[in-house]
Amino acid sequence: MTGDEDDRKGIAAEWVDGETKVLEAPGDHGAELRLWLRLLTCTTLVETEVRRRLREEFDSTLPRFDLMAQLERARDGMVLGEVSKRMMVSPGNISVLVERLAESGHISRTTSPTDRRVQIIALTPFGRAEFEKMAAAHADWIADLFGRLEAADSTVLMDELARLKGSIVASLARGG
Amino acid sequence: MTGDEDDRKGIAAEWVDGETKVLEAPGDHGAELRLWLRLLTCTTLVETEVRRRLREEFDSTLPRFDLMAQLERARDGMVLGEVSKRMMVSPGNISVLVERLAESGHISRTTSPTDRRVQIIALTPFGRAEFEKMAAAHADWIADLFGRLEAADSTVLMDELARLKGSIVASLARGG
DNA sequence: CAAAATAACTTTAAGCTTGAAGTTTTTTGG
DNA sequence: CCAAAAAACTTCAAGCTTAAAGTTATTTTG
Repeated sequence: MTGDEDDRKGIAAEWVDGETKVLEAPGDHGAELRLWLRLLTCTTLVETEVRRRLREEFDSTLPRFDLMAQLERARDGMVLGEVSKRMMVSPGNISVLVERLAESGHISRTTSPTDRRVQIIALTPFGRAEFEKMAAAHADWIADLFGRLEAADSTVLMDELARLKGSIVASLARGG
Repeated sequence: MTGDEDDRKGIAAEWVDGETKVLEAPGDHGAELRLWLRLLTCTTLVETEVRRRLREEFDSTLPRFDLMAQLERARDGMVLGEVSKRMMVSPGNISVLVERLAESGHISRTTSPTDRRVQIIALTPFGRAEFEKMAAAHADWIADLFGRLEAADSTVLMDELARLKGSIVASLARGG
């Protein structure tokens, strides 16, 4: 390992520069591909580490943590569909996660009295306590991983990522 | 939707600022958490779109595309373990993907004549043709999604992400 | 009001992913 | 050379994820 290549997730570093450029794609998309690659590499490195620590230190998973994080703010609970939208995952997925988290006692689940189709889920006191431990550790992990970045770089990154998000969202809105 | 919140994957936007700050975490890690959130949002938006299009337009998946991309450069094929390392996924995972891609005729698989433990995999002509179609489309999708970003922003992002990667790798090296 | 449409899940089939355990083959040490 | 260790997968159990189909409840329409 040279330790410096963004060589993963489909687009090998050489590939974007290489002679294998495909006929139907006349434009030079190398810059965008390299940027995407680098973004993906950073995210994957962090995400893999977070998953590993959640498993090793809390015997938990990222989806469970994410779901509990959504509920953390909502003292009165949240409707399942709302959780699904906020987490940007399918309702069926939430259904399964909720089932397991209810089984382990981390969350409670009630049918809405006004609309019997609606499920309201909320953290139990136990679930809240567990989440708070995980959240504190999680914040430390992230601070550690990002800690060698100067404050100025961090600010610039926030700004540039906001612009990137703007580009992505605009493209999705137009193309979708 | 206000269309501007990074409200997903565990750390709701308000949470990082909120009064629920946990006792054991005295440091203010809000900036790092927000940055991580924003990074994750951008990556997820792009990745979800790429997966969707691979499925709809090519009846394929991102892992398959990624594996074929690794093989694309290697005319003489690659050892399974090498593919596993480059893709940063477990050997067991590659084993399954290879099984399916071989079944569908996209790749070939041979036992090394010098070491019978070693499996050598390579794109078939059919697999190569399919990959080239997908790769061209993929490059267009990314160019589209990133296309509203000014060249200057793109340059800055590349640079800042390199620094971020440096921070992450350093932290992993120290902590791991 | 009854039929049709809509909503909010739940279930299912299929695929991805991992860590751990198991198998076969090669290399090492004595 | 032979037993032990290491390598390179493969298999397995468990969990995540989605699209599509199915269920039940509510709202709209004619």
